[in-house]
Amino acid sequence: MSVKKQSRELLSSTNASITNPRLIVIELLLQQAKPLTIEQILKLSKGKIAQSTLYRVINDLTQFGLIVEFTGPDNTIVVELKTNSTEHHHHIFCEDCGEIVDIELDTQLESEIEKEIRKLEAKFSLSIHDHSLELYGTCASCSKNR
Amino acid sequence: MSVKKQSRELLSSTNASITNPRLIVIELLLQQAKPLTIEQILKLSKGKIAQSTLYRVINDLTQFGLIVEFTGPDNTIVVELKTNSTEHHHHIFCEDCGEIVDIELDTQLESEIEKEIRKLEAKFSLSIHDHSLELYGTCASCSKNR
DNA sequence: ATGAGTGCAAAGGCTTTGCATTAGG
DNA sequence: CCTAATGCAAAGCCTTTGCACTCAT
Repeated sequence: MSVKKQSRELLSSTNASITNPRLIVIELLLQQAKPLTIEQILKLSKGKIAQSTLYRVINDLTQFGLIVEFTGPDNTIVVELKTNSTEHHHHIFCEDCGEIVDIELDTQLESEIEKEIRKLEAKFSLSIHDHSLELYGTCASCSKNR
Repeated sequence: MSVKKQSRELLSSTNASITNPRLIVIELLLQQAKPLTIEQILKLSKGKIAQSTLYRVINDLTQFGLIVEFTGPDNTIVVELKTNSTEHHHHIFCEDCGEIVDIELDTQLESEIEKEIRKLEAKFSLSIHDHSLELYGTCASCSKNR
């Protein structure tokens, strides 16, 4: 299915109005298939979205449950499509080019982490709702270009 | 040993000049024994450090290798003392009160994570220099006060 | 038609910078 | 002493907000 159509469907699945800025953001996330920063989205959308609108769209899409927001290193807002497949978002941040890559952890490790979290909850009587493993390093292409 | 003395020793161990703002920041981190945000440090230092100085001090101490900086949720700069004991900093962020707590992971889990990282490096031919597991939830005291 | 969504420009908050002053070694 | 570090105020970013206009339904 085309990215345009897919984007429209995702947006339709919520009760939100279907507007261009919203479609564009989802399209970009689908096309790029990786988390994007505000800056990247603005660049990629080449003037088709006003900055202020972008911030509002990101807010809206987050509320609609279509994307998730998080903070990258150097305090940048990063957004990515919320896929039902992976509930936890783990990322690799390239320290050279700033690219962010999604990773899926080995299921066994994931459950080890879950187990440890349950232990921590019991030990300190707190409750953990979410977790994220973040890796910092050099991505494949930057490693090559050295 | 007193916090004041300990702070002075830490700073002396680098070749940096020993100034009041620097000492105060280290003292606070020692006293509080947990990561602190800029805001918290400013509050705790009650006007004894100018904001601009604090940013510079944090930068300096990071360069001297005495503290590490990272970004909390809601884009806040957080700093914590760099202890030789734990090379990886894992944290729990309380979604209610904003408190940040340091946690140490089970060594076995830590080595599982390491193993997985080595696998990822091989699989995608990239290199990971650091990692951090971040937990989001409700801290003990906030859980209680509900 | 009418309220939600948008764009522009201005305001806001946090962080950095310039410069004169202070203080550390 | 003499340079590094500090404090203050101004400048710079990124993000949010106000308001008039446009567009989706």
